[in-house]
Formats: sequence, structure tokens, C-alpha cells
Amino acid sequence: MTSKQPTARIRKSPEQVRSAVHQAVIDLLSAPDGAELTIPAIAQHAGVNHTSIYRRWGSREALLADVVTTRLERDSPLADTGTLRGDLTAWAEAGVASIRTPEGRLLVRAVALSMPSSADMQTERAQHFRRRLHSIERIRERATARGEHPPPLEQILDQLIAPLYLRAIFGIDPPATGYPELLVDRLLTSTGAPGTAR
Amino acid sequence: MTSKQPTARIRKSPEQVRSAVHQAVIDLLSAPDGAELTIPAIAQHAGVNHTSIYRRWGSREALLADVVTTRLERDSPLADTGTLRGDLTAWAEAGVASIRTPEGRLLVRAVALSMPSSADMQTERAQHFRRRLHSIERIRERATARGEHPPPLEQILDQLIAPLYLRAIFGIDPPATGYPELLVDRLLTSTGAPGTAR
DNA sequence: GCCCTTAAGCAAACATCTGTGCTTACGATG
DNA sequence: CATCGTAAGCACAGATGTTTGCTTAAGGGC
Repeated sequence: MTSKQPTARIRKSPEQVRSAVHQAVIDLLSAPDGAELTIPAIAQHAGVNHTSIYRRWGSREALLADVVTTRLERDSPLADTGTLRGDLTAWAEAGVASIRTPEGRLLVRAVALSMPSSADMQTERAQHFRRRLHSIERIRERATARGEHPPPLEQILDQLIAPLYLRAIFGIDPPATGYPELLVDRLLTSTGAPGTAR
Repeated sequence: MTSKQPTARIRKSPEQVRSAVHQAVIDLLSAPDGAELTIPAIAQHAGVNHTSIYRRWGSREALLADVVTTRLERDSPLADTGTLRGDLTAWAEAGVASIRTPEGRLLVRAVALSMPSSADMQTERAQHFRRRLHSIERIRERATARGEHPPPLEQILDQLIAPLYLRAIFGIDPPATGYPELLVDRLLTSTGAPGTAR
């Protein structure tokens, strides 16, 4: 018999490699035993040669950034409800929902891990983070266009994003009910920066 | 003069090693050239043999946790101002101060994101977080004893702790002035959980 | 002042990560 | 169907991080 079946594909196509590597990153991030998340480990888990990863992505941080960007773009529908409160609540609901899953929590960790880590890259890191906030910026722009007065980004950072990220990173479950509304309510009713309100 | 200085010691004492290593961690975190912060690098910069570090701390994560814990205990006297607002503001001021310097931010970041490479790293991180929550709990208890009604811990988590950690992890500078007061003000004037206030 | 425990220092083995030259399957293009 | 460029896989080498056995200085207790 011819042992060679027609799809006896020895070598993965570039797209297969990309997909397998991405999945391996997610798997290893959510591995319970504290996986190492090194490039050789990712390669082995993906069934890919590690040189393929080195040559395509170059570094672990770049790979993580790619995975994170891909996932976030895929999972951020960005509802348009017609009001600032509605949009923010929808955003918060999506965030809370994703934080409830282990995979969502680990994705947030991956975002943080993909940040440039050296001291002199503080500004680059902030910019990298800004890009992650694209959807929030869109919500603010739409609100402004409608004549609403959205809180400054910093305040949204403190009161909406920070609680979600902290809980994701440290694995603290959000309250069972009403949490998105609670966060948005606090955000929209609280005092902004010193001097802006009151 | 006795040419033989009393400290003509070839070998550093355990306390000297500890101190030198801690300082080296701080130095390397703020090094401009994107320091690697590996154990050999730390050892070299501290003028200590790397085996001493491996044997005493065992892992890079444990060492970082030790450094950050030491720093926090040294810089967090836990003031007793007599009012809930005063205590919280003092706590926030210490927190803001510690993340205003690049080393402080990177230290917090390193601990928060340290991979659970060993299973006990999970508990290491949890313990670090517990410690921070502990001082908050003390503040709450004292307030309750005075007849005040402090916000629930979860709310303090969301509105006081979370913004500080987020900024530390992503390298976002806190507002130049009035930030501790702003955070505490938001915390004490906002609605708590659904049903607790209003 | 002597002894004894502790831990620093040294060297070498060991494991792991990172990078390079090369071959060749794969898919596209004509 | 033939050819070509791309990138996956392989093998190996170099660098870096981790661990172990041993020796011995340092400091404390008797």
C-alpha cells in the first residue's frame, strides 16, 4: 500500500503556522501549571519549529503583541447605542464578560506582558497602551459629536478600565450583578479632575 | 595607620549581600539601557557571586517580591490621622509617591506580572497583594471603631487601588498634583454598591 | 579564645534560550 | 505544466541562565 496519503503534509503553510502559534500562546497562558511561555515552549506546543517563530516574530513581546492585537480586534464589536452612557455600559459589559473567563483574564495579562519593559521606553509603553484604548476613544468622539461631554480619558482609565484590569490581573471576580452599570454610574456622576466640575 | 582596614573582608556578610543585591535590583530597574534584570546581571552589579542569590532567593520572582515588600514596609508607616479620609489620603499619597519613580513602577509591574513559573509563585503574588489589602483593612477597622462608615473593600479596590496599579503596570504618570485627594474624594462621595447608598 | 554553624565564593557541569546557514516543500504565477 | 520566490524545517553552534559540590571565611555561642 502507498503509505503516502495525498494530504501527508509534512510542512505547515505560513498561515497554519501563524494560527497554530497563536493558539499555543493562548493555551500556554491559560495552562494551570504555570507554563513558561518561552519561544521554544510555544513552538513545541504548536508543533512548529522554533526557528519559524524567531524569524517571523523576532521576540516574545512582539509575538504577544500580535496575538493580543488580533484577539482584541476580533472581539471588540463596539456597540453604538446612541448615548454615552449606553456605549460605556456596553463596553463595560463586554469587558466584565471577558474577565469572567480565564482566557479573557489571561489576555489582559498578555497585554501587560507585551509592553516594552525597559525603563527608557516609558513613553513607548504608554503609546502601546493607548492603541489598546482605541475603542474608548471612538466612544468619546461620538459622544462629543452628539454634543455630550464625556469624561476625560484619564478618568475613564481610573474608574472604568483600571478596576477591570486589576481584577483580571489578580484574578478577582467582579460582583455577580450590576457591575457594569455600577462602574459607569460612578464614572458619570463623580467629580472629574480638580477644577473641572463642582 | 593600620593599613589593614578592619573591613578588609574578602567575603561579604549575609547582610551585606542582601543589601547590595536589593540595591542592584533598584539600580538595574532604572538603568537606561533596558537592563535585563537577570540573576547573573544583578549579581555582577552587586559585586556578589550569583550562586549566593540563587541559593538565598531561589528565583528572580521571589527576589523581586522581597525587594518590593521591603520597600513598601519601609515607606508605608500607615499613618493614623484620626479620620477615615485622612488615613485613606495618607495611604494614597504613599502609593502615588511609590509609582512616581520609574523604578517604583517597574518594581510593582515586575511583581504583578511575574509569571507563575513555579506553582508557589501564585501564592507569592497573592500574598503580596494581601499585604497591601491588609493595611487597608486596618484603616477600615479603625474607622468603624470610631463610628465612621468606610466603603466596602471592593469599592476601595476599584477606586483607590486599581488606578494606582494600572498606572504602575502600564507606565502612566499620575496627575502632577492633587491625585491622592482626587481618588479619595471620588471614593468617599460616590455611590457604593447597588443598594448600600442612596 | 575555641569551636561550630552558616552562608559566601569558586569552578565546572548542565540545561535552556537564541541565532545562523542550508535544504527543500509549498503555493503562486505565467 | 514548468519555474520561482517564500518561508518551514533541520542541524548545529554560540551565548546565557541555572544548578551542584566543595572549600573556607565570618560571626555567634560556649
